[in-house]
Amino acid sequence: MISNKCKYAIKALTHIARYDDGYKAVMTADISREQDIPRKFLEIILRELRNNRILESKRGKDGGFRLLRPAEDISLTEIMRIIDGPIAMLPCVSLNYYRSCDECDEENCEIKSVFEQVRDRTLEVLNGKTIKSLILT
Amino acid sequence: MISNKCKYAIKALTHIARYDDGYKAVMTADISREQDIPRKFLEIILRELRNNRILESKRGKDGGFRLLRPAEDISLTEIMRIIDGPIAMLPCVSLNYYRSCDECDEENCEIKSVFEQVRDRTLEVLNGKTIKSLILT
DNA sequence: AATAAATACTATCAAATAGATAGGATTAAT
DNA sequence: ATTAATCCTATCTATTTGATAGTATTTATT
Repeated sequence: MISNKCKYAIKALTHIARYDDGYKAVMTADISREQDIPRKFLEIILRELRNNRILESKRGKDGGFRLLRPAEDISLTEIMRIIDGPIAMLPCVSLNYYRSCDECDEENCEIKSVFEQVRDRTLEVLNGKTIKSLILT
Repeated sequence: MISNKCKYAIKALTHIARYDDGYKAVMTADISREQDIPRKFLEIILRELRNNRILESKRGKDGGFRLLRPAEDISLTEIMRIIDGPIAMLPCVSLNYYRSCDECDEENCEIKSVFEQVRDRTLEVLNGKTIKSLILT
């Protein structure tokens, strides 16, 4: 399962991508109201996306958030990794968050290859999806 | 990510499948030692698998656990659902643990179809895997 | 009948994570 | 100055994860 936080992040980004006219920034309060996401929680999420160079923010009156890159250059996997961490089902098959398993001999692990296959099939779907492709659906 | 508990469950089952000679039951202590799984935690897992009709147990001296069905009839998805619950990444696309999302209009959800695809690709891999197929790898 | 050795059961616990909320500091447009 | 936005720090509660302890019960063997 992805976390609520991650789902909120994706929905916030699609909202921003849709409403960003290249001029006015999109405000937290608007996203919160229209996507039904708790406001203070959303603030944290948007700041985290800004810290990871997905968004840029403008403070003060008429402030808000804008995509730092075109929506077609922001992949779902990137967002999911920022918010939730690894996508793989086992730490030892994660491409971006690899950790070895304490108790198993990785060379002879029986379950590793299964979860490598799951990872590859999952990424085949997710790698192709961007914020842009989501809002066209 | 699957939980450690689930990884332990799968490893315990492959261990039992390999050592079960149809006569003597396999003891918790042996599995614990050879698979390096904390013993008391393993007890809980094995009991849970027994309660879900994956294993049968024998108490007392010379007791232990045996597969209740042939290893080729126990799928990975069944074990994962028993121990960790849903396999899908969103509650609203789960086949066995469906729950609607509070905050979204499911008809018009932008992200649902992506995670349906992920679910389908994942199940394509996992549905084919059984305890039997794991120990032959 | 006693003993040894196994699972069954109940209770508990510590750490991490999820999912937020509160309140004030800072910034910027008017 | 005022208003309205993000930024930041701290805090909180509930749940889940990953276990451990101790006792009860069952069964094979002697």
